[in-house]
Amino acid sequence: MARQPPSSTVPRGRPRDPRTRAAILAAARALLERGGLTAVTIEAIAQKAGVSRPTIYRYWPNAPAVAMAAFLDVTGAPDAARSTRSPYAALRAQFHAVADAFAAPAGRSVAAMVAAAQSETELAKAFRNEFIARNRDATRLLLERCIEDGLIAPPADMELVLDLVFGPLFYRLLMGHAPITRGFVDRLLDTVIPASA
Amino acid sequence: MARQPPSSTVPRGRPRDPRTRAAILAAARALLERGGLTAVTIEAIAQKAGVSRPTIYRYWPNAPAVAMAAFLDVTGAPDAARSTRSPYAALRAQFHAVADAFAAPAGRSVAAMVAAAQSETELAKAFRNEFIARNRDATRLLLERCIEDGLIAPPADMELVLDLVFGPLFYRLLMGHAPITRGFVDRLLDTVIPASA
Amino acid sequence: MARQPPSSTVPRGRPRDPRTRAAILAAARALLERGGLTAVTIEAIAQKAGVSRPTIYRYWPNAPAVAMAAFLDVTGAPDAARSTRSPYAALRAQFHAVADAFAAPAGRSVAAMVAAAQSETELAKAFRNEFIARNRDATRLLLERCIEDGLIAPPADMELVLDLVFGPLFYRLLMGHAPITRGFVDRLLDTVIPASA
Amino acid sequence: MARQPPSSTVPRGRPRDPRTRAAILAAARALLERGGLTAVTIEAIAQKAGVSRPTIYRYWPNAPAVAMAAFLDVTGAPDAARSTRSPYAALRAQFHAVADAFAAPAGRSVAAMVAAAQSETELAKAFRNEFIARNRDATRLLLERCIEDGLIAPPADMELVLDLVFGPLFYRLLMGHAPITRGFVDRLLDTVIPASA
DNA sequence: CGGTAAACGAGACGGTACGTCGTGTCTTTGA
DNA sequence: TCAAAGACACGACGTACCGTCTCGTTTACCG
Repeated sequence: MARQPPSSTVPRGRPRDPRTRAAILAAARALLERGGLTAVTIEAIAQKAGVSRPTIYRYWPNAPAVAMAAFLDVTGAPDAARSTRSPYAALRAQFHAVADAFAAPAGRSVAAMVAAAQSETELAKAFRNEFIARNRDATRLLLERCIEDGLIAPPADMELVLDLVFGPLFYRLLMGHAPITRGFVDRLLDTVIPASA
Repeated sequence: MARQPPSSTVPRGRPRDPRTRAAILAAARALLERGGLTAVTIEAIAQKAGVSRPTIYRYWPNAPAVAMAAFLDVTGAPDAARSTRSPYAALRAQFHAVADAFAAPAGRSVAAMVAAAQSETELAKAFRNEFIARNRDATRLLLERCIEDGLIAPPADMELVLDLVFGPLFYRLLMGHAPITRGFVDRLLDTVIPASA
Repeated sequence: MARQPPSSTVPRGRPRDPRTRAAILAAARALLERGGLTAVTIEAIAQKAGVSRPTIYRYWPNAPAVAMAAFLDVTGAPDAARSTRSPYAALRAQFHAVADAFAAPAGRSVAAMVAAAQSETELAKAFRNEFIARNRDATRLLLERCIEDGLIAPPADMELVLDLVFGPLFYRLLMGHAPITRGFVDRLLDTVIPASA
Repeated sequence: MARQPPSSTVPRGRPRDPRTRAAILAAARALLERGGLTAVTIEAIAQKAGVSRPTIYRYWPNAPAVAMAAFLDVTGAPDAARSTRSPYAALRAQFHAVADAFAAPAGRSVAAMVAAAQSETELAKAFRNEFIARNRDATRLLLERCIEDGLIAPPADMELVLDLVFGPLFYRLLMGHAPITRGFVDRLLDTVIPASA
């Protein structure tokens, strides 16, 4: 089991400056937020971060990949367990937070990353695993606690429930046919996950 | 002697050759289906359609706009009223068709257009009005007939119901975390719009 | 002597509006003076003259041709015979006029036409016959009168003399290494065509 | 710690491949000789030189500038001092060479550059300093030697003499109203700079 | 006086070239 | 070995004119 570090683990030559990576991500994030995906060009990132283009390529293969990294860097998973509250209240709070984020200019970035994930499989996988899966996991956890506590009736198909609560949110975010308000989230949850009794 | 300022309805100059427009859209559609949005370049369209680049710009302002036009050109609204069936059966049939379309390579185009609609307001509006709205309208119509016939219980919020059935479909299409099968559509409809009694 | 007009000489159809030709030439001339030869585009002429592009092509084959026509339209031959003066004084006056013209912004047009005449034989011929030849003819005439009156010694090679007076003028106009002043003209004439006795 | 602002003499980054520049100039020269100025397009140069268009723009701002550079690259100044001969013979030889050059297809290029120099000040300056001035300088030098050796009478205005010998040459080159032969050059020199005694 | 023919404006269309931007790779020097 | 700077080929961009064409409309003449 002892992993044999042949020679590759031994850092040779000039070590990478951690500030370089951070500067690139910060620049990419800024460009992503105003300007959307098309504004995230290697050129612009290099300029803004004070870094040469080849350096960026040493870290990521192309511009969307940097954008995705920048996006995932900030967007942490929701911290599911705010212990004091009831799981049902925590669930509501979590979705209120999502609604707020989607309504804010940051929601623009989410949409951009959805778009980016269409073209390249690698990005799609990253987005799915790092962003989508995390959100679903956090919600699934809370739902299971609700069920344990008898706050909601156990659903026939848990994954379908997750699709039913997240689907409409992304649908509105991406189509923009209607706003994403807390009221909307409330009606959505009341319909899909009604409190039992 | 009074020169009549031509009231804009009078076509002046050489009329446009309808084949030109058709050729451009056909080329764009083909490129969109394999290759996705990034493959739809003015250059490639011009080549494929046997048309000069400036001609394309005479019709549309940029590549995504052509792609959107090509997409909307084929994608007609679902023909809601297959008279013989019950509205509820028609509803199911309609969503089965959507599921089939989304699962087919054409679904790729839908995702691409969602992505395209993120960057430009004009495209977003077109996509919303021509594609999203049409689909919702068709479904809304069928739902109202079902209610009239007492096949389903009248929902508190019709728009929310529409979000609940379309949202998960687009969610799966865009995230790709799970396939869009007829079985999925059935479970979805059974949950959101259960047949009354 | 009675020319038989078969049918081609008889003007059929709507006669050309003389204002059209004039408007085109005026526009071309204006564009030529500021902006030089590159500014004389069919597009710009059409715009400025309020005329359609095909109309211009009905009169001339291409833009430089219009420019040349516009140039030659204004630039009449010098009126050699100002009867009252002595031929020698007339000669001087004529070259002073040329110097003035070359020094003025109109000189810019002359240079432009020299440039234009390089590319196309047709233009070169027109320029040579309409502009160069006329100027040489007028000067040759005056020189011959001077010789008749015994004001100057008869030169061995008249054409060389013409090259010697016109050459340096065009040389300075085109190279711009020195200004074209009346003083320069005077020194030039004094050297090449000194008054006899 | 004080970052030294690189004093421009230190070459940073990848150095330019000298073959690139050479290839561009060679291509431009070839295009210039047959086809004239209008044939010297960036597109054509890139094609012929096996170089990308942006690369050309990295060296020169536009097509005429490349043409001028190509022209000046070959056209070295005449080597005035062929020591063995008398300065007067050298003078004659020099102008015979010019006549030959002007009469050859290369003369076409000279005319083209005169034309090109009309539109842009930068080009005019380059042409004047690199080509016109060099030729005048070489001739002026020989003339001064002739005067020193008492071969010709000292002229009142040296610059005028230079205009008188070069002017007619360019005049004939550009107007094409008469050929540029050695005989013409001889008559020209005999008239303007007669051997004294 | 009505038909015919050309003039003319407007604009479509295939081209060619423009000058620019971004990409991804490579080659230097310097840390 | 990393990092910077910049060279370079490539591909696409959106624009400007070109020269030709197809229309509809207008204006003369001629039978």
